Amino acid sequence: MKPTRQRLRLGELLFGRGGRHVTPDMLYREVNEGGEAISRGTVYNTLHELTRAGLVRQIGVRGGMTFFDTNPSTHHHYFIDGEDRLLDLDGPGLDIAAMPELPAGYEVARVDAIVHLRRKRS
Amino acid sequence: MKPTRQRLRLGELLFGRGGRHVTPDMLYREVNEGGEAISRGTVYNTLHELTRAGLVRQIGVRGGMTFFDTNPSTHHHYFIDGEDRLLDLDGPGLDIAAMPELPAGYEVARVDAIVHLRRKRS
DNA sequence: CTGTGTGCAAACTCTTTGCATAAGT
DNA sequence: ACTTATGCAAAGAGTTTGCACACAG
Repeated sequence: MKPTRQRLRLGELLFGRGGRHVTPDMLYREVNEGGEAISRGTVYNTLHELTRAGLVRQIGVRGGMTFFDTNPSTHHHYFIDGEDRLLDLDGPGLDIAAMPELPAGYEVARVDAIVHLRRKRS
Repeated sequence: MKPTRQRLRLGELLFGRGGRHVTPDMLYREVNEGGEAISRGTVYNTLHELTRAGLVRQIGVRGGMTFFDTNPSTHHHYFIDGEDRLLDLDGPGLDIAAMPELPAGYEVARVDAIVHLRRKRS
C-alpha cells in the first residue's frame, strides 16, 4: 500500500486527531474543503483498504448509514437517532454474556452492539 | 392505512408464514415472481409505513445492507458474513447490562446487537 | 366536488468497477 | 519494458420524492 498524496491526506484527517466516526460522505466533503481534490471513489476505496488492513472498522447503523470508526479495537457505540451522530461507548457497563446455541459449524467473528439514544422528553 | 391490493400481497408475504428477515430487494423480487407487479418504490414505502406502525423493525448491518424483521419485539440477531443471512438470536444468553454514563439529556431508545458469524475454519 | 391517501416513474444519492495512468523492478 | 498498484470517471445499485390518479365523504 503506497503512501500517495491522496492516502496521506485521508490518513491525516482520519488519524491526525484522535478517534473519529465518519461516513464516506463526511470524509469526502472534509477533504475537498482543504482544496485538495479527491474523488468519492478514492475515498471509498481507501476506506475499504484501511478496513481490510484492520486500521479502521466499518459500522452499520439502522437505516443504511455506514460509518467508519478509526478505533478498530473491541467496543460498542451509541447512536443518536435524528442527529446521525455515532459515539464510542467505552468502559465497562455493556456486558455481553456467552451466546446460546450457535448454528453448527459457525463461530463468532465479532459482536456489534449499538445503543440508540433519543433526546429525553421533558 | 388502506388495505389495497399491493399491501395485502406484501402483508401476506411478510406475515403469512412466521417471522422473516427480508431486504427490500428480496421482497421486491419475491412479489414479482408471483405475477403481481409492484414497483420498488411501493415496496420501500410500505416497509417504512409498517416500520412506523411498529409491525416491522429495521435492522442495519455492517456494509449498508438493510433488513426488515417481521418480529418487532426485543431480540438480537446473528448475521452470517459472506452469506448475507440474518437469523434471530432468541432465548436468553445475550445479556446486556446497564449502560454506563449516558450523555446527559438522552435516554435509551433501543439496543441493537448483531453477532457476526463466520464459517469455522476446519 | 373536494380532500385525503396511494402507487409508481423518475430523480437522486450512494457505492462499486473498469480502465487509463503512474510507480516500481 | 514489464508488472503491479492507484485514482477516478462512469456505471450500477439502492432509496426517496413529486405527482397523477383513485377513492371516500
